[in-house]
Amino acid sequence: MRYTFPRIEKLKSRKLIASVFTEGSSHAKYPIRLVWLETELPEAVVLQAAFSVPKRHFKKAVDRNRIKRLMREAYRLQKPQIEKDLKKQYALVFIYTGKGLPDYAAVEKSMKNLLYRLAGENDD
RNA sequence: ACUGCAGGCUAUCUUAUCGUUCCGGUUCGCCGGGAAGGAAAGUCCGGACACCGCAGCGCAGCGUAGCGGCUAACGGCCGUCCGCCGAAAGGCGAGGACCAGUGCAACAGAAAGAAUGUACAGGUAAUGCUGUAGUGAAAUCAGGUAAACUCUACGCGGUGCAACGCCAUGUAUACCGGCUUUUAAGGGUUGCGCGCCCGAUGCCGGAGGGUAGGCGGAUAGAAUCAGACAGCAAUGUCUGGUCCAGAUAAAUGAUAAGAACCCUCAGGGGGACAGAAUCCGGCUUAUUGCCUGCAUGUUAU
Repeated sequence: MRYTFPRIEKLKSRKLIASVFTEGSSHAKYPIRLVWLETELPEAVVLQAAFSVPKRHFKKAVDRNRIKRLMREAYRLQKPQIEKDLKKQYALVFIYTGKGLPDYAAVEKSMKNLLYRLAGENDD
């Protein structure tokens, strides 16, 4: 099993991100909130994901980068576990809602929870 | 050694596993190589580059300010004079002009240039008319003040890479170009004036706005390292070497182990400030560890 996260699996379309927020469903597992939408993606992949850290809570770009990288890493390692069970295409947006800098273990735990809940709801 | 002053360097390293992005190769399995900073920050100055109704003239406005130099340019840097602060090393300075005009001036003083006058002496037809004293930094041919107006010299068009060019999709006439017609209300421009430009309708041609979709711009340069020469220096010239991020919602990472360093209550703990966004030159602010030189006093020898 390959643990990759190439460019085509990144959610980049502004239109899609906007529609995920307006039409999507959401799950929260502190300190991360997942907003997702079943939709058509511009690439032939199962999932496209984006990661966001609000500027309001983290003024320094270094901190925002760090949190995004942790979330991306956790997503990369967990994603193959659920990808094979999904038949349709989904757009995901992960938002960090915590106030302080997390460690990797906390992010991984939260990510795992969110991904399995997503898979459970969409298991055909 | 302590204290102070000035300048400079530095910003942990290695390995393993799993990843991201760019370049080159490829038997399309992969392989090799590059990948944040000294401030990438604040966006405070100065350029390069790009476009805009050529941006022209006058007034106004803004910026700079000893003198000389460096530079693509600067409000930066170097040298130097003067003033102030400091015991010194050294630091700081909106340091051009009040023999152009206008204004302002605490206390003292009759009076600080349009308003008058004390004492003594001299003088006159008469009068502060004259001298001295007195106040003050300055008192009737005055002087001070320009982080007061002002004057002088020099500089300044605007907007910023979400600039700008190309391609795709696609809705509909609000856009552009040319010609025609009318010379005209109105509009545009750097605040104002001049000037300049746009400006009815119809026809022809192109496509405009929006979707921040894709590609270019976009990373080899006022680059960097070494040496020589010129110069007190900033800096410049020449020769040789090097190639050193180019992402686009945004890569440069995650985890683990070890080494060195610092602190230690001997269990262990710690690693600052901070993340490229068109690119350069500065300034300012944040911050780790260290080195060198200098100054004066104290202590030790």
